[in-house]
Amino acid sequence: MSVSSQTQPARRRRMPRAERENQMMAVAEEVFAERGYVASSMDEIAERVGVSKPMLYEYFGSKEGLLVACVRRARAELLRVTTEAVADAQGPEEMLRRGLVAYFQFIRAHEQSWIVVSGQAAVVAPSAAEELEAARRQQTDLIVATMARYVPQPAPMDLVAAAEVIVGGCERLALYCQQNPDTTPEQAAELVMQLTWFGIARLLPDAA
Amino acid sequence: MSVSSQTQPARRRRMPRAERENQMMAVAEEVFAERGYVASSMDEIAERVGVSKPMLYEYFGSKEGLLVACVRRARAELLRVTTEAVADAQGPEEMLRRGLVAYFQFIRAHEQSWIVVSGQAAVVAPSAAEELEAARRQQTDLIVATMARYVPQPAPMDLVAAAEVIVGGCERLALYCQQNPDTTPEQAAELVMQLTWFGIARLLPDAA
DNA sequence: AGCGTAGCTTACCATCGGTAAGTTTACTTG
DNA sequence: CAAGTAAACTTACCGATGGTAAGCTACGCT
Repeated sequence: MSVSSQTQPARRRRMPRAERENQMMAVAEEVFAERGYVASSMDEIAERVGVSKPMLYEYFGSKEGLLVACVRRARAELLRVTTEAVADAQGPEEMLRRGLVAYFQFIRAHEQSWIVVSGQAAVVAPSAAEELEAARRQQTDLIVATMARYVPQPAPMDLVAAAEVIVGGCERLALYCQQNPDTTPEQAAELVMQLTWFGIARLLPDAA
Repeated sequence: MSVSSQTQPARRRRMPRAERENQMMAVAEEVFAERGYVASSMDEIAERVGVSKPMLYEYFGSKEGLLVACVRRARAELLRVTTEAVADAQGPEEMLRRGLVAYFQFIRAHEQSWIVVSGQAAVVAPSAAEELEAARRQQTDLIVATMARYVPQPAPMDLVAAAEVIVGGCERLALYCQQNPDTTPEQAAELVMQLTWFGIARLLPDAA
């Protein structure tokens, strides 16, 4: 339980920094998800990693820094999968739908870590909350940028606001779906489409 | 700076419990909003209230308990204003619109406390997060209950999910509006209506 | 007047975030 | 293959903070 991902056959202590950092983030996500950010202690995380506390501080600077690193890593991954999803689709409707599916799939795949960690992140005053904010902004930006091709420049303010609503709505819906685990990412995406697509389409000169 | 709201003319020390509790919650909201939950110390809150720390523990049990109490109080108020708003309106469309306006007005009126406190609340493991969850559920329930009058019983699952999306979307949009403070609650509500009303109307047999 | 209890305080503990200073292991390089 | 060196790692500690035990004090009541 404590020694999680040993890359080498026998017990190997020393690890290169990058590898150790990844292991630390994995363990941290686990502990944060279990206990919540406040109740998690750096001592416990260190112990589970199988290393002493100052190593965590060497690599992440602070407890908050560790949380921020976790969120940032997940955020990069989220941006990657959603961007890829909208890339190979033609027409705004299909783009939005695919992006939504990718989003809900991502959440589903990381639910033990992402939702909890992201929820927790709202706590720590500046940096972690900022990081989460950045995650949401990156999603709204993606939506706006995607739609921008089909909309008169500059994008109307309403489109930006609509993107905000969609991102927030998805975040909430994902949480809801967690309690009804038999709903598929496709169903969730379809539901958001049914609810909002007409409202969005009226912002575009003509839908494809 | 330390002695904030003295209810009686001269310096009065002793206060009845209910009054003291309210004062404590007010101060706590202030401090949480300023420093963030983690960085706020019970010592500082106690000092600002002008009372000693064990009083806080006497009345709220723990730091988390204090936060929960703050959220719960705001939550009750939010339920009150939104319920009242939808009460005197006829037809589902007007109900939803009025409810939305009331919501955005509430957020606007409490932005220094509610958004911050609610954001912070996600941190503490069980109870505070639960409380926030309850706040959202109470809003979705209100929407569903309001719409239920116009919809075949039992309310379709889609309606519940749609309510989730709306609540989440509003939460996010409120945050966005905070950065563009010239947007009115009415505008925000209208935007949500424009985006989602058509999608909702199709769930109702026929709109009024 | 006096007495019970709600309101309140002082003084303390344990835990946890964070750090200084030193030790060990692995990799390079002559 | 020694030997140097830098990165990986540890022990031992500090101060602040959440939380508590035990006792004091003023208000209301008979």
